[in-house]
Amino acid sequence: MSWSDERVEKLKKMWAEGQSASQIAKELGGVTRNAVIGKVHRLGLSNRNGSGGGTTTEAAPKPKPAAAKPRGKAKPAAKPAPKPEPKPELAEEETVEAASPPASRAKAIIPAGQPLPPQPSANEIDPEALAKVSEVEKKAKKLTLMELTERTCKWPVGDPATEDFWFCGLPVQSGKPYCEAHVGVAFQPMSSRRDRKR
DNA sequence: CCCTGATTCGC
DNA sequence: GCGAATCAGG
Repeated sequence: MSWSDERVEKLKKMWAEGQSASQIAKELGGVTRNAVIGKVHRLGLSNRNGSGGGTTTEAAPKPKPAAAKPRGKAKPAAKPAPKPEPKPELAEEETVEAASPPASRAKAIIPAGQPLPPQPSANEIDPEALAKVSEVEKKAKKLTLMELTERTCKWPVGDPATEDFWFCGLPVQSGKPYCEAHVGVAFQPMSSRRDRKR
């Protein structure tokens, strides 16, 4: 697979959007995240500037490794990466979708034994965190219970007794059960609310 | 462990 | 130019 114009453009777009290299690679298909990163560098847009400090890679002083890497490794044939290219179309979602009124109130069909995390009761949670959550929920993958894996955000959204109930499903940050945004509202140290000074 | 981007260097 | 291997960090 080569870098056609379209693929490069998509790469640029996604990179500009702040998507991670691995996400871009998955989206494009047929390439690894390394390929994406390599291309990004070659295109000279390695630096994601714009607004807000990039939290990811800090501007680390890279003096000079000096020592050459022991690159005597035998390099076997590169993996062809057999990907059938599953390409789900991404619908453009710009405008805010009107919240559909929960007309139907089904009986509580809550799967028993589901550890529901403390829902943000709009209590004393950082407005910033809340904003981030609602922002993120638009992009949520809306997974069902069975689709959850160890690496998908298990934050439930909506009313379990309603049709529109799903799990966030975004990639979790680390070993945590939620994505970054949801971790933000889920694991708020008591100290931050009691003694919140800012 | 999972992830992220950055860099090197054989191809 | 490409990208796997590696590095470096969270």
